Amino acid sequence: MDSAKILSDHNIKPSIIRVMIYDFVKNTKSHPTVDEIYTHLQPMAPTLSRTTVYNSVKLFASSGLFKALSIDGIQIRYDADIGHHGHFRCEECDRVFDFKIHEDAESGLDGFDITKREIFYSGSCIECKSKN
Amino acid sequence: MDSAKILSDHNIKPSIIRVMIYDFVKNTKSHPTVDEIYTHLQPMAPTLSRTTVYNSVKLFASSGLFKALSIDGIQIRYDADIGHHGHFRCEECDRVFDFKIHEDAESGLDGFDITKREIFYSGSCIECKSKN
DNA sequence: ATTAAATTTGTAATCATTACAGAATTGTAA
DNA sequence: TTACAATTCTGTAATGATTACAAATTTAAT
Repeated sequence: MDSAKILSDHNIKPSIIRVMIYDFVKNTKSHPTVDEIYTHLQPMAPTLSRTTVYNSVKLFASSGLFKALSIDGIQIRYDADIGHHGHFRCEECDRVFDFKIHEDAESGLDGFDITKREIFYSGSCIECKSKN
Repeated sequence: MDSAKILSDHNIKPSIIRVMIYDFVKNTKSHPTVDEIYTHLQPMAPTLSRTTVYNSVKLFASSGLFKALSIDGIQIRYDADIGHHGHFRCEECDRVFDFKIHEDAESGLDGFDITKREIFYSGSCIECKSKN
């Protein structure tokens, strides 16, 4: 669907920069950080401010368009895939992989209202593991 | 088991302060932050430095005695329970609850070497939910 | 007791993120 | 078009957790 329309549907005015930020995160599988978003878009939008990127991703996250991930515990990453899934970070090649979480994966939260789920594993991916 | 012996068994010299830090985290269910550890121990050890707390918890984590948790994305919390389990943070009362993760909860990581797992949910706990 | 090694401490630096206020842009009505 | 208000964008300064580092202290062994 048209990104501008998606933003509008969430009561966010689809300014050019907002659409650029939304599109980049949506089309980037690595779940970019604010810095990566800024570095990628800055050549196309020379006056872009880091603060604008921070503001936009926060706005998208609070509207449910993005999920905020603290995958490495250093910088927050943003994911336009809202569905329930896990993230695996390879500590050798630094890539991030998505993986599936089964239904009823947990117990002990009966009666709790779960609004946010974050699942983060790390180690060595299959490629890096076979190199060693 | 004796905390000093546990540290020794992991090739960590059991200094008084290290044992105090280890004991406090082990006996505190809330998975304290460095600041909470420091604030709690400082009256008993007036010369304690925050840096020492940082050094010690990092040492314990790298030795496999603690797990580092980025539950709220702001401060790192430390957990002396090494077993695989999840953490739920209630956004109303700010408490952290442990919960069980089933075996084979995920798929898509065949052949990967998983060395660290972090599972973090948030929302409203059963008590806060019933208050509303 | 002396000396070397390890630990502890305190200050200064780092770095991601946020606060904030002014500048620029957009939308609307005459 | 012009004027005006509302929103968005920008840049600098502040915040706050964590780390770097070197000096001070403690520990261990001879």
